[in-house]
Amino acid sequence: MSNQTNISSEFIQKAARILKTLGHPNRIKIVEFLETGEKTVGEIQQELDIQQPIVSQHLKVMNDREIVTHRQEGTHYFYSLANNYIIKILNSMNDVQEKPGAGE
Amino acid sequence: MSNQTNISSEFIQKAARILKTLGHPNRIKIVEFLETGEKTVGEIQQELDIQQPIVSQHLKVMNDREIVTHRQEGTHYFYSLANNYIIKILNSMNDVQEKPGAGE
DNA sequence: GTTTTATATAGTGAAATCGCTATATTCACC
DNA sequence: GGTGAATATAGCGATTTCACTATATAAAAC
Repeated sequence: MSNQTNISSEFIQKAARILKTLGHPNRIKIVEFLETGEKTVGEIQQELDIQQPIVSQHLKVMNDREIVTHRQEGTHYFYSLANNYIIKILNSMNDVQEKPGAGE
Repeated sequence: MSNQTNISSEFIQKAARILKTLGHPNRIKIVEFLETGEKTVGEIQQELDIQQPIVSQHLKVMNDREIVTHRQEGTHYFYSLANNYIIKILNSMNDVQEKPGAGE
């Protein structure tokens, strides 16, 4: 084999895609909000105070990337987190706010 | 009060920026490689088997985003991880490879 | 069956990203 | 001071991302 580290190229591709997708303020907010349970598009829209098509856009992207999933009930669409690890990733971000050099 | 979740907007901005920056296969590889200690640009280039300017580009971006840092010694530039939490983030990605539905 | 509500989808333009090629900078060595 | 090695920087075109406006769809209510 060649000289690559090879922590599984496939895994890295997938991880990169997820990280990139989560790398947007509104998408982080949506995921944080969904952590408290499934929500409709309207609820998300109210919570984030942004336009409806933008919410739907983000949800569609995250749906395609298997970050969220949804079920339909009449005219309402209930979105929820598709995987447990999504929250783990965001939780791992908590250290980001710590001041560098602050006692640990 | 307003209707924002406000898990600190500033934090979310910063988190989004870091996630987005890490959301690239080669940058993940670089970070994984740097986990084993500081490395020169040439070493990274060899490890990833990509062109030198591309490596420098990624390093510059990650340097600006405070993901890596570097020191110079003669004509060599040694890069290393700027923060401990970067590794924590990547470690949290491990669950991504688990098959969905696999026992939890 | 017409209107309203909830949501998706299409289209668009501006901005950001990415890999590439070419070149500049800086140090080491002769 | 000229040459080579290590790395940074500049410029470019293709692709992607993003927010926006406008419109479509489909269920609900009347």
